[in-house]
Amino acid sequence: MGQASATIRDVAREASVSVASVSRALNGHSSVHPETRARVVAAAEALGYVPHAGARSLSLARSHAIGVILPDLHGEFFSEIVRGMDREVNARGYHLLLSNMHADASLAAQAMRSMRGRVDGLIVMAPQLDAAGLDAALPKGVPAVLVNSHDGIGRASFRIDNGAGIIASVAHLAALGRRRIVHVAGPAGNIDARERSEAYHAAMAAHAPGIAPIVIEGDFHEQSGADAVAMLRSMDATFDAIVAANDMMALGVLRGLREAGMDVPGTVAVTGFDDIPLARYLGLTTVRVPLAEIGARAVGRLVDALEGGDLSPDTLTVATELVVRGTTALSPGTP
Amino acid sequence: MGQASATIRDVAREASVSVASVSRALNGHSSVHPETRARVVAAAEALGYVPHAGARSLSLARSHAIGVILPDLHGEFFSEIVRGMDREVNARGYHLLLSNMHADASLAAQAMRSMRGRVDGLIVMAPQLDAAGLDAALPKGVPAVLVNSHDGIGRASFRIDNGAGIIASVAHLAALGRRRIVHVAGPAGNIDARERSEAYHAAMAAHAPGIAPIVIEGDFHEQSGADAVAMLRSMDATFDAIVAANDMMALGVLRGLREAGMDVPGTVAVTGFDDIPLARYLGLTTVRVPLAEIGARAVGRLVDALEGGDLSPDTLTVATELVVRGTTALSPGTP
DNA sequence: CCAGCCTGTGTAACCGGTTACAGGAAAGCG
DNA sequence: CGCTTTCCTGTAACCGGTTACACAGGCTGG
Repeated sequence: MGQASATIRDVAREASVSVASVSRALNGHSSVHPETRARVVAAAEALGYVPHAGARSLSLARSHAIGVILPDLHGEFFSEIVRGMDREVNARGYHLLLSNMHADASLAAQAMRSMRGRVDGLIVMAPQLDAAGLDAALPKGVPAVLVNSHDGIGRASFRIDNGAGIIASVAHLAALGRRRIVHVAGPAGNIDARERSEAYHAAMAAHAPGIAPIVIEGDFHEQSGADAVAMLRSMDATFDAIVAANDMMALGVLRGLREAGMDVPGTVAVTGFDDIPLARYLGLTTVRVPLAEIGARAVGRLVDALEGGDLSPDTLTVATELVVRGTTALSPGTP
Repeated sequence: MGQASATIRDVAREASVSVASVSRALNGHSSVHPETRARVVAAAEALGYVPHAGARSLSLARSHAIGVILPDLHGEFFSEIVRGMDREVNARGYHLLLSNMHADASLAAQAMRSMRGRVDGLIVMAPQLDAAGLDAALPKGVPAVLVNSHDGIGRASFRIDNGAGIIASVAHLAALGRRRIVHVAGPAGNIDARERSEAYHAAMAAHAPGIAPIVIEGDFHEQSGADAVAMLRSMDATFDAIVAANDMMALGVLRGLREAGMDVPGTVAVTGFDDIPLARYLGLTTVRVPLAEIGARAVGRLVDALEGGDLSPDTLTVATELVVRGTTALSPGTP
């Protein structure tokens, strides 16, 4: 029925004790007479009493919830990270409050503010915000762990080793004899995109000296990968490899190449970044990022800080690993 | 620094008014003198005041959060549903509190109880719980919408039209001339799995009379699809089509067939269920379920109930659609 | 026999908001 | 000018828990 749930006072009345005793009994305090505890437990059981988490957290100043701010739930990149968080949060007895924040910086600030008093800490993924915007948006009192965001603002954070991943990709392609390597970059302003792009230039200088780097800007979504191929063809560019800044765009690139009748990896080799689950199925050579693990570690670090120690403002860099699959196979046609 | 956030009383002091006026001014009540409102807003701004959502929801008895209970965040099935929810929840000004509940029924009840006082309503996906277990686990006072769960316990719910989907798949295969159709089922106890399995039997009776149906039980994960193929081979079964109860298992089936050197769709045609994003990339014929839309509609219905009307205990059935792709192509080799 | 301690319990303040109700000041009206 | 009405504001109770502090009663020890 629509009857209101029992409160602690109802239980107290039913058990003929004070609310203090009910609270102590149910929270396992030691200074409660066994007989009293039994009466309280029986009364709570009889009334189907469940403590009101909101009231509890107001009084304790702990909600046992952590907020997750992320730009997009689309695609496997963030899903995987959230999955890792969920796993860890479950193990630690916390809850996850999701909030996805669309690109705009003031909306981002808005999203974070709306979490005050709802969560004990924040995990923020905001690759599209610059350092100043991020700093302004973060509420002052709340512990936060940044993931994939501009750091250097004195906050705990995790960063992917973007440079090493791209450099490994380019080196791998160079080892296969490819030199005319194109980069399909992520959106300007995105920190990961920028680092990957810079690494591409550095790697080209090292492995393909004398060859002009070509960068086409995409937006991390699949379609922009296909668009990039179309653009390359309309430019009459010659290329024998494409390094995409993430897997989704690499998939678009593959589609674009297939539609253009260009053989992969025979004519053009392709690499991605992230190693989302899809990549394995499609045989895409890519840079593995332990996404779920990053999520779990971010939660772990935050919860540790909430429970005991303090949050050191270090940036932890997460190693990546090149995973070679069919799209850069040595002999063409080997999928 | 670590200084505590400003409370409404701090703002009141700063603006030299009472807390009541601060509350009224900030919440857009009309009966506040413009001059007072300005002073309050200025003070709030100066102190960086952000209302404490927990306190607010305690007093209003509304948290503007809705809890989502789901069995697993792994795979694209639930990710897609959550994505749809997130979209809708954002539009409606609510938050999403995730909680994934592992198979056990008492843990499920535990998970739901822990949400009392934290959320205004619940969306529950519990295909593995039977009606009694579900009814016992659901807290009494909280409005809830069931998705993909046993219904018939007088709760608002959404169900996928499993029967129609499987029947369409079998009919499609029969139209291609396949008769020896095997079903790789989901885990026993799962309501979707059972309905799909029953529909398979009915469809076989209709489209392949005289042919003994073969069912291999899987667990909805990829590996069990591959295992099913191995089992079929060890049984020396003859078959020319496999209807998997979901896409992940269909992917496993494809892998198993490839490893066994059996041509798809030449020798064996394969269908899945759900149309997760992966299916499109791999050319898997499958039954499309509008996952994101289901999530969004579940949220919509719940929020409508929370804000105004009541929650009618109807079960809404969501239509599916057969999507034909390469794994059941007419001529073999056409991917 | 009484001071002092220990155990178990109750009273009431508090967490940070919202809001019913009361009341003061200014304005309208006869 | 006195009275009602209107507008604005403040006081305090409340949401449902937790817990500092007070205290009653039974023991122990001198």
